[in-house]
Amino acid sequence: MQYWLMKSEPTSFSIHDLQQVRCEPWDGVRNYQARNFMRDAMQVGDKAFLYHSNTKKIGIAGIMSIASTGYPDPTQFNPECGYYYDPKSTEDNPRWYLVDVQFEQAFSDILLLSELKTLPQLDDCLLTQKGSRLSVMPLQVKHWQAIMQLAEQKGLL
DNA sequence: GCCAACGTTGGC
DNA sequence: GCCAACGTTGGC
Repeated sequence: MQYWLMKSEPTSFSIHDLQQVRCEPWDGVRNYQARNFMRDAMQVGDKAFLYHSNTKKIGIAGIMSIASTGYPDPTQFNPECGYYYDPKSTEDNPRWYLVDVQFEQAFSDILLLSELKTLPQLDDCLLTQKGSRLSVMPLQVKHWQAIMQLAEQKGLL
């Protein structure tokens, strides 16, 4: 089992949106590194934090599980999907992949990035490294555990 | 809204 | 294959 962190801007998709729909195709990722993780590495049952970016309360909002292995993102084939449409991608040779994610738990409040940065265990985590913009990233077990421990300490679980 | 850091594109 | 220009991400 692997651990992940996946970013979303809550104005487009938040933990509360996921709580309502329960399961959601994680479409729209247009970054090769992030795609590779979803296409090649994610397994059903993996756990992932949902991270709210570009918002007032930046940080981890809750927990999801991976509900499918990677499959082609259908929005890339649909000209009506605007920015997500990729005319260079074909159904025979899709460029972009996604996974389905399943709601597990919403934290009672956001575990703030500023608090995460105080954890020495996260010094070598992609999330807290300067300039890292990856929206889908793997976490080491020690990263996951340190974050969960802090969430518990703060009574967010 | 600003801007640093990063990724992608395309001319050469 | 290099690299300048451009577009995007995302914290502040």
